Amino acid sequence: MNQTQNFCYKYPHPALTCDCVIFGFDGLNIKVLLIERDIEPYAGRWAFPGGFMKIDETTDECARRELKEETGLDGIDVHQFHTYSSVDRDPRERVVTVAHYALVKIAEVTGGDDARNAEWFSLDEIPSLAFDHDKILRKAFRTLKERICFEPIGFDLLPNIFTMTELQNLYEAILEVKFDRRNFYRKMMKLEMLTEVEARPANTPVRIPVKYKFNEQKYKELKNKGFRLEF
Amino acid sequence: MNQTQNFCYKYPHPALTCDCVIFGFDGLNIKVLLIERDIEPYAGRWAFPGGFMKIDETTDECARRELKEETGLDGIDVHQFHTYSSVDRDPRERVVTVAHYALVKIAEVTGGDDARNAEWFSLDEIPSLAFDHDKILRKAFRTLKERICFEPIGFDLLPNIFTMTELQNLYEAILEVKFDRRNFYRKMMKLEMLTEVEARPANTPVRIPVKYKFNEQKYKELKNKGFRLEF
DNA sequence: GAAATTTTGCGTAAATTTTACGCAAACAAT
DNA sequence: ATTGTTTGCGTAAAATTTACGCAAAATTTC
Repeated sequence: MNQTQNFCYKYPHPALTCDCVIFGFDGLNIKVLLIERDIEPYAGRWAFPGGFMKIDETTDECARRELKEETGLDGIDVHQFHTYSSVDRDPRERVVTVAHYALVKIAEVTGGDDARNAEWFSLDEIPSLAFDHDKILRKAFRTLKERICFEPIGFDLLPNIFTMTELQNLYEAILEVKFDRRNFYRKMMKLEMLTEVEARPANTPVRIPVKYKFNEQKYKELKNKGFRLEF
Repeated sequence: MNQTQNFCYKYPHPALTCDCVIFGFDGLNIKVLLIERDIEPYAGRWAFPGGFMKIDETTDECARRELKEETGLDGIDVHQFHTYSSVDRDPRERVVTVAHYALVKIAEVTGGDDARNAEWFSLDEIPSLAFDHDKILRKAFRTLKERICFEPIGFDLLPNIFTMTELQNLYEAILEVKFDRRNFYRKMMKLEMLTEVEARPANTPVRIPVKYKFNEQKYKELKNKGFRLEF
């Protein structure tokens, strides 16, 4: 059973892994991308994409590599949010994991390219997860909630072009509250981070909503003076 | 040179360390507790207390243990804020470090109990630090800034009993802004997290300020409905 | 020791922001 | 045709924030 173990140290070292909590938005609910494990431990259980860090890569690089290998998602920005180190969190050996979250435009994900069985789950229908991934998911979502008022991260979850109602649905899904439509509109526009696209001709029907896109240029200006969204 | 290396793995494992950014407050400025390294690498340079994680402890436990061993500070709450994993951040071997911050009442610290040379530095007179500790310090302070509006962490930096002016000085030091004294007072009192102590007799001189203490009971009630300090 | 300065507590008017709605146009469903 | 829904525009009232004034009394300065 003991195969070649060529990497030796004077003191014991833990193994280091990275995990990715991938959030998406289907227009109404926040979704999480999970992978069905095909090997022990926890074979058959759902878990986050992730895996062991190579010795010549950073944790961010590891997270992105594993994400690509296991889901096909390439070039995704990952955001580290917590490191988990309970001594018994992995039955095989001592494993410390650096947890990341990332936001993807769900429509652009070509569902489960790879061999692996990947699936989107709504937050209220998450199955029992492998390892301590339930705990990790709760903190990931809490982090998302906290950050959305300081960073316009929501735009990574929406299509490039969206309506105000879609944006509001997203904020309501993340913050788990309801807003007044008219007040939400005003609050968003005041930030000056949105640009109207294809400005509709003067007398377009009212029912066809104005479409917006995220104005990255303006956002960069705002970031310097520290923007903050109040709800 | 190659001593007994009894801990062998099939794949290379990084070493894992914990570091502690210890903040204090001297009534006017935020201070950081540093330790002068006496061994290579970076012998003679200042660094955070910290060290290698044992295989049967969590990162939090490691941080607290190292803090006690190197500074004598015992039973301090540490808060993990980021994990650093650049491949060349330690010249000896691949070392990943989990960085923590902690807040202490500076007056209660019996300066440098141990053999180690420990010293408090103001943020604007920090020497060049070992490893990537400059970068770690910047993020630690940024984290402190962000969290002080959501958690009453400031009280861990003050004596148990303090005046409103002392509290204001602390917030101004952390947030790097100035507040109007009267508005700050109102804002703080509205939170109902402060209790007047030794309520002064009716006609006490005006110049002897009212003393307050942090009301932990009230805070716990507030925390549930999600308190937030606006500045 | 007298005068000037600083610190604290209390108060308030004006400006700003938030909240909670109303209304009409136009499209969809029945 | 009628009913209900969605969107855009608007506004009055309530709440909050901001920017100060003032007096008492302790400390500092001369």
